[in-house]
Amino acid sequence: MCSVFEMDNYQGDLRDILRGIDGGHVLSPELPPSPPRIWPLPQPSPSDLHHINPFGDPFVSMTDPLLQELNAVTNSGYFSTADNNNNNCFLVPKVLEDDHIKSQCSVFPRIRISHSNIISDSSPCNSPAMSAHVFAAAAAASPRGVINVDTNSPRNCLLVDGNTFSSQIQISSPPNLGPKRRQSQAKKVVCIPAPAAMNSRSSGEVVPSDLWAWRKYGQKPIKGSPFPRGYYRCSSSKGCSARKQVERSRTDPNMLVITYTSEHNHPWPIQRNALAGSTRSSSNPNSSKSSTATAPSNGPPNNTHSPSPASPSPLPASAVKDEQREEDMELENVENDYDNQFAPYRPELPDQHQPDDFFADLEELEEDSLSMFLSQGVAGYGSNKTTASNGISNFGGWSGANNSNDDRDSRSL
DNA sequence: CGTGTTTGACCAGCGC
DNA sequence: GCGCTGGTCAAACACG
Repeated sequence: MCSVFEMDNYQGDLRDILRGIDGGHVLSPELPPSPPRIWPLPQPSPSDLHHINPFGDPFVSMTDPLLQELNAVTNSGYFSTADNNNNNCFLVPKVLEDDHIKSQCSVFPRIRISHSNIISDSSPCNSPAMSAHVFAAAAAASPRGVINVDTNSPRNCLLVDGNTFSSQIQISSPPNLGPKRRQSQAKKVVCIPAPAAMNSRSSGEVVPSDLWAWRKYGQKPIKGSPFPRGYYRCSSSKGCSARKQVERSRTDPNMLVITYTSEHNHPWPIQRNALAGSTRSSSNPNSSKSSTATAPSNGPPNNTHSPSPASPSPLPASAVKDEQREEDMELENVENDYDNQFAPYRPELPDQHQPDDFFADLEELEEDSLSMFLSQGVAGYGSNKTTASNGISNFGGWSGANNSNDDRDSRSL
């Protein structure tokens, strides 16, 4: 069985995506090779850059960092990326038919987890590596792709090919976000389990990090939904028009619906800027402001990651370490863990050439994401997770407004 | 000082 | 035209 993140692009064509993929790498289309990537990842040859990523996402345009990450992970033993032929796992963007998101997952119910044990083996691909994080990132990266987690595969790897896999988790672009406004814009909707529990921070809402730096510029209560919607703008680059909206699924509060709009007009954030934010997120639980933000994406400049509380990572990797814990984890516990374990956390992945931040994220992703969403979405999970060492995964800054906090929701924004 | 969050106000699209 | 709703702006504030 597999879980799949599917992302449709109502606007796009599957081919576009596929074209960009070469041998397991997502090639970047039109994005100019521009700013050299900092991380020592393989760079796409000029010839590879033919296709454009609707969102201008570096993920796609360049060798997708995400993919790279995955690869890295693979290399590190978490899971492999490759093409179908080899039975290896790899990410490949896929375009799906339009789903009526609304009909499926409360708001945009796109995540479906059919099996309880997505990750059960100890095989490298298992999961701790995959995380919602990753998915989110992937989604962010490739607007039109589908990310599949193939639990069927020998290794329960993350796949990107949609064919045979039953979709478990889907990331898609809403055919129509609503009759109103900005429909014309390309949007990508990602549904992921919301680690609400994990982030019990003031606001309680968690926002998965997708490696980009986001700045929250607004929040509004949405009619029909008890949960407010947060509006974020890419802060990695001043001119970047990329935006995303984060809200909880009306029907399933455990699901987080993230809608990406516009594209990044810049390469991956080399350095997570957001210094301020990152810091802010600081672990100061008390800080009145929940820096919810997606800070996750921007981690603190400080090295590897500091999961800034501000961007309260939904869950410290360490927290996740223990499967058991994961299951049992209660909000409070989580917080405690978070606070306690966070600091100590260090990435264990080989950092050789990898940019610190990048890997930091990666690690975080690996460890948390999956486990997290598995724990929530998947029933059987937990059985085997290799313990992820201690990674903390910040889902990104989960910001937020949590259900309760919505007092302000009533307010205008 | 730079960056992020909060939040009231404003604007625009849609239905009546 | 009016009201509702969603999306954005921008001032105030917080943090390192």
